[in-house]
Amino acid sequence: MRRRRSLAMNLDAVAQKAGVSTSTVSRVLNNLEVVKSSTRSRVLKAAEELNYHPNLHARSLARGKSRILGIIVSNMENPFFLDIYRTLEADAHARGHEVVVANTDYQSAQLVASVQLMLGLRVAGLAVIVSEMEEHLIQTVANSRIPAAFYDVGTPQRNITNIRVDYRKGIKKTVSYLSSLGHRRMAFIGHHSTLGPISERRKTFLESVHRCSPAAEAKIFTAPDGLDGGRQAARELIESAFRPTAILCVNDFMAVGVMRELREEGLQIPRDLSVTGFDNIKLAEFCSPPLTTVHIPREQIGHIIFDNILGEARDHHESGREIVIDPDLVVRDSTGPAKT
Amino acid sequence: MRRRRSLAMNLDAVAQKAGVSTSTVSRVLNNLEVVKSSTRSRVLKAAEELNYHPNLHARSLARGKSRILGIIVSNMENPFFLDIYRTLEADAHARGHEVVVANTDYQSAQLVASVQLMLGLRVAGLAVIVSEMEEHLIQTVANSRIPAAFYDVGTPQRNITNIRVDYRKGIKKTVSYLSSLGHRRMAFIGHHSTLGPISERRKTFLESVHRCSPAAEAKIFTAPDGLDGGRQAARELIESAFRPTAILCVNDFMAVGVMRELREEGLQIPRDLSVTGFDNIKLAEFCSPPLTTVHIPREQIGHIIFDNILGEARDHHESGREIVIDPDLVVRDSTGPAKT
DNA sequence: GCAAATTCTGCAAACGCTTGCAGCGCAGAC
DNA sequence: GTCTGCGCTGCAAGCGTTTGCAGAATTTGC
Repeated sequence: MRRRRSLAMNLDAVAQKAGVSTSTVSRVLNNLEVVKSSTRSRVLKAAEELNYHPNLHARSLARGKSRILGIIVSNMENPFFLDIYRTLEADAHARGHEVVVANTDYQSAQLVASVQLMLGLRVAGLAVIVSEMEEHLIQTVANSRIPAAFYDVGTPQRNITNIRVDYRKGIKKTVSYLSSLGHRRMAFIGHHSTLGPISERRKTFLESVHRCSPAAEAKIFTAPDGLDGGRQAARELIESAFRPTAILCVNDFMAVGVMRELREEGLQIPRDLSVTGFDNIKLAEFCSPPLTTVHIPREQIGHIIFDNILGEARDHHESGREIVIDPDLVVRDSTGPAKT
Repeated sequence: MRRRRSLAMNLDAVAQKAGVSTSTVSRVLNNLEVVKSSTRSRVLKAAEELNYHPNLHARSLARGKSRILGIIVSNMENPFFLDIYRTLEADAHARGHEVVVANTDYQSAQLVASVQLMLGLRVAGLAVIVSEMEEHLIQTVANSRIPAAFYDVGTPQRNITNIRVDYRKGIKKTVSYLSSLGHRRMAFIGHHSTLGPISERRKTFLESVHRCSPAAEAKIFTAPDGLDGGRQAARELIESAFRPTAILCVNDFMAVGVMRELREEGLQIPRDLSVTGFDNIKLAEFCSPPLTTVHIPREQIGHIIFDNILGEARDHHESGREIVIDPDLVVRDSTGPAKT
């Protein structure tokens, strides 16, 4: 069957031009040090002149594996993800891997598509950093036998490593710190992910408040993730009857939105109201006032993930394992004594 | 030559299990409506049970083309890029394309690698959003015949569309606005990209200042891109002998860093000092005080790029073209009359 | 100067998929 | 009963690489 000859250059063209076989060209391009150097340079010259770029699809097909690290995140916009992503990318490049990212935008259809894509690409390793994931999908990844790491979702098994942050502790530390400042009415602002870690944070929040001071009041507000969402939640809070002296936000990004709205309302932070975030993104340090938040070591998490799927840790233990991270409270200027 | 049989499922396995040929399986999976429905469901069942995922490398190899949209950006961290990226991604998904992003981190070696990757992947279209690019590399892309769009770099040619923002106008608008507020000593804070658009902004800045008020003083400071860089540049500025009444920043991100440092120094914005940004990222509206900046319509840019490489615009004119965007000044609260 | 050892190079199969073409089975027409 | 037509399915080539193996070219040893 004769198909139209692709315009794109291929090994044959280079081989012909250099007067050698495709195998030789292949060996030159893969730096196999068995080719005579005169041949070698002839081939390189030909490749150069023809503007040849190896077809990576053909290559990974022939090799039977790729050197691609797949990353799935639910919201690239959030610097939290971005930081993990950057570490991962740096590690990957350092070890000669390519990186492919897929963004799910919190939509489960997109998550399915992303997983399909990664499995279809036969990635060498997969990092999944999303806020929720159906058990079924997790199993799909597990069955694929591709070394994977999940952040805050699922449970460890054969090829899957799990990284969890102990939100409970983070929230507890925050609440007890606020408590010690005299706060007795606190609000929690979360976003619309109802499953997984987020809801854990909410639940823990309520428990912690009640434990620290049984008489304290607590209430939860919800809005979409992001700056706008934070603002919107603050709006709702202001319009509600609840008058907290402190607001805990599910992440720093939302906290910035919250502070913006409070400022607009003429409220001073922390004089009138304390605000805390979660994650300790760079911005937390740069906003006004600098945000008290819970530090999550994103670089460390990135390294751990890489090590467990493509790095050295992978070699030591074949079966997946769980790694729990213990976060710390970072006190800055957005929190102060409760207004009496 | 017998190679180790891959663990991964393939068409053959599914075909065997369903008792049909691989061609039939392929047709089912590609939704070619020629397969008898009883066969069809048998195949689907088999694929499901075997947890089969088509090998995308083999697929694009066989098809001779991919449906991948490649995107290269120099700094994912900057919301400016992120916004374009998101629009592009949405458009791509809407038309059934996959997306692959590569991040260059402002490093030219990474840029080369990214271009190699994209060409190797035989992407269907390529969007390049970086702050500088060697002519040689641009030619490589041009020679590849892959429909591409460059943002703010290079010149249009056969398969390449060019999108430019008229920085000159943006800067002029900003400077003349500040001038009208009485500012006569202005500083410009840029980052380390010395070529291309950035340096255009710097040059234009100097020209504009001198045109608006010939007696005015202008000075330029430089630091790495990002929040920290802004802060660092502000630090230098403060320590220098130059005492501007207004600071223009090359982008909003750096402006936020600048404002942070000024605040720390006890300076009030805009009472003591006016600050402007560039891009009008979301954050500009949420920082304190909200930032006066130049709006660049990133969604529009994203759509234009997509249309020109994979969308309808592509069909109309085969040769590349140049599109210039005219930015507008957005006045918020970070600017005010010059301190006398 | 010749055989043996050592480089180097080419052949051809395999990777997993798509797809033009041919062929099978079966319905209806004659 | 034969023929035509049609709906489905299978065959096999081809996409651009990699790579084990064997053979060609070159060097070495004596």
